[in-house]
Amino acid sequence: MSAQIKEPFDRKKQHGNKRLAVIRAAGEAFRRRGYHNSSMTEIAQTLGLTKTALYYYVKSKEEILYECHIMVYDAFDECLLEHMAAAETGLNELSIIFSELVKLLTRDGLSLLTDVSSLSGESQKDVLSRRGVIEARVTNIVERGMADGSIRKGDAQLTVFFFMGALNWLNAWYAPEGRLDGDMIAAEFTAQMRAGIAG
Amino acid sequence: MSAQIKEPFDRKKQHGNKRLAVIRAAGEAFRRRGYHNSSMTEIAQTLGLTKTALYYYVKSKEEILYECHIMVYDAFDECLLEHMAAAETGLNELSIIFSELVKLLTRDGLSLLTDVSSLSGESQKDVLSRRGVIEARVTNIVERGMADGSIRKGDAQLTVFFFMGALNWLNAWYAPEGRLDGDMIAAEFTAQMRAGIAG
DNA sequence: TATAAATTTGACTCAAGAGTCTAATTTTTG
DNA sequence: CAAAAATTAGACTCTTGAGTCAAATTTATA
Repeated sequence: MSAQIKEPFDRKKQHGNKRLAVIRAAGEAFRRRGYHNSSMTEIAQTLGLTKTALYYYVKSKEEILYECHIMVYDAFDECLLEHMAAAETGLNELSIIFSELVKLLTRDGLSLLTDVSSLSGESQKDVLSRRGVIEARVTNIVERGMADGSIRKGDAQLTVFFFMGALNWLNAWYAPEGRLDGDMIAAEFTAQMRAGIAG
Repeated sequence: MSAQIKEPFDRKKQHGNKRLAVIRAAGEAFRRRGYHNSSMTEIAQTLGLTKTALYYYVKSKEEILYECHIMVYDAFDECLLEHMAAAETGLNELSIIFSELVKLLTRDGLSLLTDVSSLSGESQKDVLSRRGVIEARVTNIVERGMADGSIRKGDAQLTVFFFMGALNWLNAWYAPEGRLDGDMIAAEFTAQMRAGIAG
């Protein structure tokens, strides 16, 4: 009887999990070789599947790209919500958040993709708007820091662009098996970001 | 008689100029919509030409992408050569160079593309090696700065990755007609970079 | 003006890859 | 076990866009 409820739930859950695995694998491929240099067939093979199987989990290749973007921004949002207003000064708040974001991006294959142009219409608008909202929130923190004196005065947006570049550039060089591990990168990056803007 | 020498020279020169215009226009398209979202036909139309005309100037689309990359790195090299060892401390030298690089990237449509994966074999190796050499040179300057005490000690490569991100991210947001002009960006970015690493 | 070189065009070929169809197989549930 | 749902596979279609070709036109040179 509990089965009547649990079973279909488990099915959906499994389906969801597999779908997630597909998106993850695709995201990793996109990050390494780029969206257009990764074919659905190749992505499927990575997972030991055939192309058609992929289409059982996703509607289109573009949907995968969309989900990849959204997934990261969801994680970003969560991170912001969790760590916002946890510190006294704007500078401290920003430091915590920045550090967490670096850790996020060096963990479990979440990566900030840059190919937004390959999304069409609504999706593209969506993603850009999500990015915009996040940037705006971060910019607010910076402005708060400028107000409370913890951050040197200047163009807040420009300040944000600078260190957001560091996050986005991570994709280009970071290798999970490389010399530098996530925590170390987070620590050094945060120190550099902090010193760069401290008031 | 002087014509016998000048004429063919002028022809080649004109051909070269047009070729350059093609690469510039394509580079701009690549920067805005990405390599794979820019068709040769569209690029040609931008210049008021037809596709075949393009192939009179370049061998292939990939060659254009290659040239775009090389062109920027040539400019980078020139910038490095011109401004290296012009300052006493590593920090000062780096500041000058960084500022010049920002100005370079906000000038005449030179932009740092990220799509290296769409280059095949040799070209890709070439471009990555060029990038590597430049990064290595910058890293050397940072190490010199760490040695002379002008730059805070730490992992030099990581330090470089951080602010190189700012340069690469420029493409994503910089708009020539926007609120922020090149000189202003260069000034603020350099200040932020400098404060971030000063010893 | 005549010949050769430079430059352009529109119509074509061709390959890659996204997405679909049909049918087979496996798993779940009553 | 039987019926329904979930999942997979291989062969197919169709579009997009890179690159080519043969011929036309323009420009330079003798």
